[in-house]
Amino acid sequence: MDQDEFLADCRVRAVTDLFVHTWDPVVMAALASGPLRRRDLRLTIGGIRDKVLTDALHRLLANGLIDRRAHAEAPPRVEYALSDLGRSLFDGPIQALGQWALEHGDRLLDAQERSAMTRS
Amino acid sequence: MDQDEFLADCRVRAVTDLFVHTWDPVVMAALASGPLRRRDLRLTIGGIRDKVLTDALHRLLANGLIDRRAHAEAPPRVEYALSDLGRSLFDGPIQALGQWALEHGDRLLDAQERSAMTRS
DNA sequence: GCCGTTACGCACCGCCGGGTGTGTAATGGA
DNA sequence: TCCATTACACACCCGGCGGTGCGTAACGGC
Repeated sequence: MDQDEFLADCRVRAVTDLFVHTWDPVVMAALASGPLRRRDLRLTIGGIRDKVLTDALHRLLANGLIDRRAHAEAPPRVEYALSDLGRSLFDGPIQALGQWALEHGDRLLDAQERSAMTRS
Repeated sequence: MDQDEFLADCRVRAVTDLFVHTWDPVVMAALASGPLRRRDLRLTIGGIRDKVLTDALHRLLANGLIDRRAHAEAPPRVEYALSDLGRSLFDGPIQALGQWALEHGDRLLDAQERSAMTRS
C-alpha cells in the first residue's frame, strides 16, 4: 500500500482511531494470553478504574474485537476473550508496535523528555 | 515479547499513546513519500485545519518523529520530513496497521455499524 | 503604497475520554 | 439474618484535542 490509501481510505482511519482510547490496546493485551473474568482483568491490568474498564469493554465489543460470555451462576461469572478479529489485530499490527517500542521506545522517550526540558 | 511487557513497559504505552492524536499518523503518511512544505501538507491531507496541523507538527517534532528545516527566503519556506525514527515507525508498525486495515477493515466497520444500529 | 503569499500565534468553544464515588441485583456462606 | 462477592449502571468533574476565526511579520510584485 502507498501513502495515498492512508489518506483516503476510511478503513485505515478507522483502525488508527482504535488507539484514540488509550486503555483499549491494554485490555486486548491482557486478554491475549486467554479469556479472563472482569475482576481478573482489573487485577491483571492494575490501576484501571471500574468504569473505564466497562467503557473499554463496551467499545471493544462494539468493534467486534472481543467476545463476551456470561454464565448463569452465583456470583455471576462473565468471561471476556479476544475474537478472531481481535486476535489477528493483536498478533499482527499491535505486536509490531510492541516490538518497535522495545527497539526504539527509549529514543522516543528521550525526545519527549528533551522537549519537556526546553519547554520549562 | 509477551503480553506482560505490554502491561508493564512504559515504552509500549508511550508508543500506543502516539495514536491518541488522530491526525499525527495522517501527517506522517503525507510525509512518507518525501519532504513537504506546510502549505503542501495542508493541501495533500485535505480537510485539516491550520491550527490542528500546527499542533500535530509540534507534537511530532517533540517526539522526534519529523524534522523541520526553515529556508531564509521570501515568502518563507519551511520543509517537514520524516526523521529516521519516524521513518522506521512508519515503514514498520504503521504500515502493518494499514495492511491489516485493507484486509480486515471492512469487518471492523461492519461491527461498528451493527452496534450503532442496535443502539438506535 | 497596497496587496498577496507563507507560516505561523492566540483566544475561544464543544465534545468526549478518563478519573472518582456511589448505588444495586442476585446469590452463597457464616 | 447479615455480609461479602461479582458485574455492572449512574452522576459528576476535569483536561485536552479537535474545530473555528482572527491577527501578524517578512517579503515580492504591481
